Amino acid sequence: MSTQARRERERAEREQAIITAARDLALAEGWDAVTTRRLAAEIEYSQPVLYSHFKGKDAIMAAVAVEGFAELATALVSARASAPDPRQAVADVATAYVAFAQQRPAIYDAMFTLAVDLPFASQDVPTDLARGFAELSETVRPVAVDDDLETVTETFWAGLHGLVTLMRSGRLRRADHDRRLAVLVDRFSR
Amino acid sequence: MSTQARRERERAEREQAIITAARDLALAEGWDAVTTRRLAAEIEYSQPVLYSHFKGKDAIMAAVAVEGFAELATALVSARASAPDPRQAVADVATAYVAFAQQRPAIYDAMFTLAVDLPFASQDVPTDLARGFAELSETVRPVAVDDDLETVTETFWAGLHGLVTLMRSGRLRRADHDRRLAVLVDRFSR
DNA sequence: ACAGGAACGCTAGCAGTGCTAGGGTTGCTG
DNA sequence: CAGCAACCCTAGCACTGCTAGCGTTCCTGT
Repeated sequence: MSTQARRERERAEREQAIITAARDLALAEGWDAVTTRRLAAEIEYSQPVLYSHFKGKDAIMAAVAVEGFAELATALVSARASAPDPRQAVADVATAYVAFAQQRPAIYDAMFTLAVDLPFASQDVPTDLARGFAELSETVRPVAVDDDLETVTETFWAGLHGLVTLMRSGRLRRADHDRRLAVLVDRFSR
Repeated sequence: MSTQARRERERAEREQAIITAARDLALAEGWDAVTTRRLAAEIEYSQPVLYSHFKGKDAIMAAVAVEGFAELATALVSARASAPDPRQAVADVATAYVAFAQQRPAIYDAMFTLAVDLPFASQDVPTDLARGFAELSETVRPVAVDDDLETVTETFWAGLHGLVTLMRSGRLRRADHDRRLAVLVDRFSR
């Protein structure tokens, strides 16, 4: 009974170690550097151990993405909470969103670019993703009275996501980043 | 002299065959299905021939992307030209952009999601990419009097790109696609 | 017309990928 | 303490992008 509890705990710790190793490696050297062999070496176990925790490499990336959704949601909540007024909240939340994506590009990729269908198969992703979306929604609510809230939120979100991804692929002039963000915020908070 | 001309022509034809094969295969089965071996089989040559035309698989994808930029630019030009008035032009160009991305998802990926840095190293990509961007710019110009034109264009483009990519990864409700597009157009053509 | 040479495309193979089958070794259980 | 079950590792598969080296073919200059 007690030994079984310890085993389960150790197993959970090892699973977390895998996720953390994948996350750190991806942040440091990009997802291409995250191979199952390197991951196994990092946690000091053999490759097949990974597959006793996750269905495959995609599932590991999905797990990293799940953590990312939670982090993003928290960042958005904090940004809105500390904003002086609803209009400024839109700008602050937008800045927080973009900052998250720029500081953790690999994780943002796992969340939105890669691992397309896996997250939605899982159960807890919708929770944290919904938390983030809800926060965006509440931020936009005061300034989007005429249009449907969910639709406006989705469109605003798409604007942020587009700025982030086009920036990252070098399609936009790096210097004018703040001005573009200001334009987006302005168009959605008039 | 003549035989050399024929050889160069045949070589150019084979190069185009590689690009076309990659494009068709990517459209039909996605980029994962585009392997150098399958590509070689498709053009009825051996693998190493590919490397006498392109530096690697990435370069082949980049070549497909280049064709994509030209197509997209043409589609946008046509959409704007047939619009009755400047305000409707914004909506029509936006629709054309999204339609292009949805009808050729693999090519859109090659243009914007994958092959991050390669296109900009080449010479002719900026040309066709700039054509498309200029068309977007001219479309937005009449309705963006107060803000800096290039900044507004980039931001509008980011909105379109975000809608396309989030849609494709299943993050947005498929049904409300037109409403989101309408919101975006409205916010940028007031 | 013919020998010499160079361009050309093939076969075979390398290092690395994600993933899996099978067997031992370990450590818990009755 | 014997027996069993859980566990994890070694070895290997099929596949990837890419390359070295050879053999053939075809054009060239005499």
